[in-house]
Amino acid sequence: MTTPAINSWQSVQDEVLRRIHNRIWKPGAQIPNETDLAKEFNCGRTTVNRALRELAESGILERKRKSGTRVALHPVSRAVIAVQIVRREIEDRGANYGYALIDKTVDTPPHAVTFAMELAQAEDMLHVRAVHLADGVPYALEYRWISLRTVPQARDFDFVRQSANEWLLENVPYNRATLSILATPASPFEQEYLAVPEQTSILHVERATWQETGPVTFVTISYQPGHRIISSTTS
Amino acid sequence: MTTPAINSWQSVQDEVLRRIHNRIWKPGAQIPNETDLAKEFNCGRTTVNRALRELAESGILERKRKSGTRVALHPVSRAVIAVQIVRREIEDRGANYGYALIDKTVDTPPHAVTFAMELAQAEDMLHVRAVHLADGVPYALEYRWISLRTVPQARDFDFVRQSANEWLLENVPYNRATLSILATPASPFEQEYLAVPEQTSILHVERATWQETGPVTFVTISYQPGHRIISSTTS
DNA sequence: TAGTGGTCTAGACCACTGA
DNA sequence: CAGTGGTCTAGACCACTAT
Repeated sequence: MTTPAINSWQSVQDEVLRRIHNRIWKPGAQIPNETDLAKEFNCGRTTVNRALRELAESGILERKRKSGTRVALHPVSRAVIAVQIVRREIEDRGANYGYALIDKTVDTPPHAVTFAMELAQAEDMLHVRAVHLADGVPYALEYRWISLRTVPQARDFDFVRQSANEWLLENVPYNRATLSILATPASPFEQEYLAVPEQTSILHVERATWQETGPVTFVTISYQPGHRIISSTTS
Repeated sequence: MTTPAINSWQSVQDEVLRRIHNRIWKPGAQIPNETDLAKEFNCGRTTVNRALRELAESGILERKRKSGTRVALHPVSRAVIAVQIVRREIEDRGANYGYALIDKTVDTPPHAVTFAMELAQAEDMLHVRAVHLADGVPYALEYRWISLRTVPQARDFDFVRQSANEWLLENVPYNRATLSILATPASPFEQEYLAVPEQTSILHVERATWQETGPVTFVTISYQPGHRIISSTTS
């Protein structure tokens, strides 16, 4: 029996996970403190700390000062979704990316958008609608509002060659973001530009971003029917 | 002007983020190496390392040995979704949790399920359907298959008092998991037990888990129309 | 080969919190 | 008050990789 040597934070993590999976340490049970584990594994406490800290961040362990570390009873596992520009998403699938601006206007956003951007009062914003194509076929729709107060320079950009999606990411930093995933029947706009029949079920990703000075943008990306958001789960 | 002192890894991270947001360090540009930053901030290199490592993990920085650290051009932001048992989800909303088993059978799963569980051959599994209620109203449906080869003890559990969702988490560890989010029109099963009309758009979360010895379970949770999955975005 | 990040260590002090 | 995790430091060595 050859046990792999424990000398890196990853091997400590592996050993801890092995003990949890093999129920040597059962859900809800307390595990030894960092100092003792460091002695047992013959490594520094810092190394043990890093291994356990990551497991606590991913919800497998619960840690409290003084009372110690326990195996979580109802682990909240954290699924991680990579949010990137639509062009990359399409290119990562091995398809040719295409983009077409539908329209660009200045208008008053609907109440739901004002609310999502955490504004007390409606104000005129830049409204951009566009379609992203994979191998010439509509892949996703972009329905976007951009705050002209926070991003006045957006008014002069035409969004014909480059999507608002990319232009904003490259040119306008943000501090804080929210993301929300939901399903709705296809709106007339989606029926037309995604070329789908009435009552089709559409997956949406809504995203809003802010700077210190105020809201930057609110966008809904609507995907073709059948689209899946796939996550890599930690540990 | 009182600048907050920089003496913790968090304050280093804040300062780095400030410089990125204020475009002192522009997208694509290289930033000083850890040693220099440690000197500038008058702290240890370990502290700088931790601050930068986390930013790299969240996709804001790109790091390579020898060539150094750059501000990411197209940051892939990582949205984190907390996946927890449905009971907790409902209780966190301040509602009363209710649960009802619909049926429990042994059957051959459809091909899509066999495929999602990465099995070459179909084999009989335990099939459980149940509804989770919030304040007495259907909140989500659970459509689950459990491998009797990997989890033989599931056959004897009745899932009447405790949902398979909770029982599995407390009693059957797993190694690896996948998660997938999609939208479909309501199936007849969903129409009946969620009490929604035909053609309603339903948000699904599909999840499969594995042990060393084989697949554990495959489950689809179907939510009431209007349900949102909300994410906290890192940084 | 040399520069950069990745990690480990021992020791120290602090912050929180249960008894 | 005392036990535990949280963090910082200085120094060291290693791993990767651009040149």
